[in-house]
Amino acid sequence: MSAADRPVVTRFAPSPTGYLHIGGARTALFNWLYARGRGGKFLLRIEDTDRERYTPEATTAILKGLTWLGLDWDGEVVSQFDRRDRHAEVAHEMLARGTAYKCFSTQEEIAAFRAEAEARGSYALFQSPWRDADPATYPDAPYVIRMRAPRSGETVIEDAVQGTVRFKNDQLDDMICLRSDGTPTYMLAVVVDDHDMGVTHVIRGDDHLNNAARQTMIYNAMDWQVPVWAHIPLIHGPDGKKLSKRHGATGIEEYQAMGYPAAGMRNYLTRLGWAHGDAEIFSSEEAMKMFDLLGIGRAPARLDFKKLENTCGHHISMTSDAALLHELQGYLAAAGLPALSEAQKVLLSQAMYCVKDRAKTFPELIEKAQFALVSRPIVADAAALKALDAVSHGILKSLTPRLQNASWTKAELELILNDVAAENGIGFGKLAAPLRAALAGRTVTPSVFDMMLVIGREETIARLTEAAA
RNA sequence: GGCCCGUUCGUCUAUCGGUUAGGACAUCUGGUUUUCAACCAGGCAAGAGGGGUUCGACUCCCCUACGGGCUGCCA
Repeated sequence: MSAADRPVVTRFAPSPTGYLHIGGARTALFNWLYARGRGGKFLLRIEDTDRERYTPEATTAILKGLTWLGLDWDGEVVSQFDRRDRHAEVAHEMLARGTAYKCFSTQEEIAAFRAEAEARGSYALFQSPWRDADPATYPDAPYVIRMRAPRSGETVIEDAVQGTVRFKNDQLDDMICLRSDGTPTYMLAVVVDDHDMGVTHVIRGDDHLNNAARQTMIYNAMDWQVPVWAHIPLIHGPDGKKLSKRHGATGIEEYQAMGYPAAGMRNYLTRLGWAHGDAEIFSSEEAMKMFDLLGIGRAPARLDFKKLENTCGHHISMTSDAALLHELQGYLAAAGLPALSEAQKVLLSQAMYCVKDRAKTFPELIEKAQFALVSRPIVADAAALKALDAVSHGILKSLTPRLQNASWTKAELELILNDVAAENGIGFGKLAAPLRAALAGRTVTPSVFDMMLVIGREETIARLTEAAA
């Protein structure tokens, strides 16, 4: 049974660098989608073998990022560092099998070898003199365990995204599996962990494509089943260059702080470098059904904030009012903004229906809902001030008594306002401007009827009266 | 230097030898409207370059250019 036929197990294996990179987030998303869409498992492993760089906070940041994105993993988070004994055990088993050997060459010797090769203008791979040495000649000195890699023939990778990729074995050296201090190298640790965790599909950045060949050698050395490889292209910045700090937001938490909804983020990231016909806007459930490895593109994709915003706009209008209110509070916290008061929560949920169709991000949503959140006195901006001239003062004054006894429905309000406009010989548009100014202190707002409905009769009359004074 | 990967509208992409090269975002024009957003109609816009193979190439092969990755006792 090949790896492709086993129940799907995918994994995301970031190294803890301090935050969840947007590219890593997409890799995690692809793994999650693939597993979830097939009733499989999605595992999480932290590649924390480099103790010099490791901090617990870095792991926390990754978990937080994944959680925010809604990517839930199965089982406990695996620490690669915690499994170092097992890695060493496998290295020694390779030794016993003869697929690895002890190498006593010092780092100085290796450096000298490279320097010499470079001086000759060549770039020869290091060839350990200990590969075929007689154990009787072993010195009493520290050693590393190296893979006894085949020197002829080729190693073939069947990649679900990149196709068949062939590597000449003489291009691959005897990689170190266990360091002289007994700790595993990345190359060994990944293979051992993926095997032990039962990973069937390795979906990761294509910066690992070359590594797949070396890792295949380790699988073979242990007679383990090679997983299905899927090396996906990295994400680039808007200028086509590798995404880096200078492009702005690289960490997923920055996107949360900018107010993008997680569902929109998932949708956008899924479509970035993957396609399924003309499907553009979809839920994660739909994405799980559609997602496959064949739809992944082979070229690096660029981040496009306009499209991100557009996608997020669709999702905000698709989300329920309650869910939006909840997620919006998470945004406020992430952005370091003051939390909503209980009264504001009520007002916001009442206003939600008329603002969510016109917002692409949470800050925009709040901005559009300002009319409901502010309290009197309403401060008018320059444009609003202009709309509130002497003539409109009079109209506003004549309007308030008629609102006093009106039934507070859109239909009746519409009737009254159109009436008033007609009486004053102006179009409704001309009346709407000062109404907006009085009600919201600005001229760009949701519909005047919606605003009146949301804030209620008393508040409406109070604001109109205040503005006309 | 060696090895490996990539290259369709400005951007994300569809096409899996035969299409007026399709969709989405962006942009432009018009319409609708109560401002904005939304919405509707329409426009602009693409196969890196050069060789092959083929009756026929965006699609298959080779070369070049450009971009990226690996080449660590980093991951």
